[in-house]
Amino acid sequence: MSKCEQCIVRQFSSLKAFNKDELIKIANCKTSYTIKKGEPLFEEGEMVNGVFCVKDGVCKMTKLSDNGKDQIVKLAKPGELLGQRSMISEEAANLSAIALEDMEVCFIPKSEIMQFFNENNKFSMNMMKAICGDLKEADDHMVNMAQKTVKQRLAETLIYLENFHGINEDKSLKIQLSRDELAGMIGTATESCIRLLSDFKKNNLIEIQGKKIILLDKIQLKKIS
Amino acid sequence: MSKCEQCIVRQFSSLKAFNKDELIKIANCKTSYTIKKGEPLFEEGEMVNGVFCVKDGVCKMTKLSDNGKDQIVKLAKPGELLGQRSMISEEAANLSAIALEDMEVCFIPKSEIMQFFNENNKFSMNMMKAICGDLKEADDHMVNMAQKTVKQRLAETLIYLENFHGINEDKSLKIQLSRDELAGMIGTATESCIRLLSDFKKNNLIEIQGKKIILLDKIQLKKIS
DNA sequence: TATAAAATATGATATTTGTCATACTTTACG
DNA sequence: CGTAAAGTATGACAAATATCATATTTTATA
Repeated sequence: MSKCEQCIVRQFSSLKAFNKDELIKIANCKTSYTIKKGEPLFEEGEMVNGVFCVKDGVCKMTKLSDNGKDQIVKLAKPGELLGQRSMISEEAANLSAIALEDMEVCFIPKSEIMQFFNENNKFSMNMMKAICGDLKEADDHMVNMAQKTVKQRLAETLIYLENFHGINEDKSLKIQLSRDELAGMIGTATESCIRLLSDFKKNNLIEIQGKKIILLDKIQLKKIS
Repeated sequence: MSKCEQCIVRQFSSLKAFNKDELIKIANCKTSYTIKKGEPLFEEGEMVNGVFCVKDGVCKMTKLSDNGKDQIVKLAKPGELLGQRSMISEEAANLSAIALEDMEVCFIPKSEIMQFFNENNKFSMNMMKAICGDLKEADDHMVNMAQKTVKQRLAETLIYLENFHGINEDKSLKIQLSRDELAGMIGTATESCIRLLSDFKKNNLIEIQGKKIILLDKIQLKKIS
């Protein structure tokens, strides 16, 4: 069992509110998992009963829409806590969390979290702020989905992927999504997504090598979005 | 200054956690407002520094999209608290709140709320749950916007308006939105909204008399959505 | 009440997007 | 290594939606 105290990603989540003693307490009740690419941490409809702390790897948070397509609602990266909302609402998960890469995560049971809610005000405030941040993003995202064209959404998503998830040495986006997943992120048909990518490529806005995507003209992409 | 103790709508919000003494304390620091139809409680970008408690009347929470159209993100009715998110995030409001009818609201300053966060655990938990509920709704809404057609969204919205905001004696929707507002709710052009309403009317799914809308065939509408 | 302004309605048309078919390319794996 | 399966790409077409023009109705208000 590894020590939470030495875990760097804790600094990026609500858990940064904890002192040495509290961290030891958490380390003693948490369980660590390795999740292989493509596997779920949890799925829509499941009771989670705790929160997952992402230590390494990125996952997609998806929801199956009525028409049978998976919509990617959000991407979660190291440092984020998952399952907070359903834990607090005492409901089944509203979203599925599926690993996009091999992941390392820790699970902290609900009982533990709830206890800290009462004892550590900074912690509960942190978690509230995190959820409020998610809410703001969700509202903004909703407006974009409702008001922007598919082309605008694709441009915006590409910029988001570069800004929030970074690039490799060759400047390609670190996060590699299949065309299908990218389509699920912007909310369109896979073919439309592919067509628009080809379009962007033709106009020298991006470069494509298989799954690798390099943004060549962020200014123009920004303008489109 | 009216007593919060005697205010019925408090039962429907996080404020239900308060006892007599706490309610008196709030009553002493709150300010009451009357907001005329069409006027804002607050607008996107403003610092709110407290929460509004809706005592009477309904308002729309909107966000101006990049293309210049107002998207209605949510409707708020009596019993709801507004401005919680920006207060907790310590940010400017992300949405505007505009009265759809004459409203009565009370404003409780941030300092007061924050104090209760520390003192009354049930209250802070209630507020957390409320925000979590908003987050779930926002995620679901987002998926609908991304995946459903305008027709599906209109059908769904009409049913939502009947189920969550009720009908008059003549069975018409209590909430009367202009075509423009309805379009802003489902995320489409006003003309498209009008056309689809005419369509629904032709197929005897709804009846229209000016701004009044009566749902005639909820089963079919549900099927469409 | 008269008049202008705003809201609603509808047609014509252009644009966007989805669907289906099909071909090509990459990947997984026996 | 070869083969099937999955993923990517593109054309052809249909459907959905936006836009622009214009007419009609309702509302506000002088």
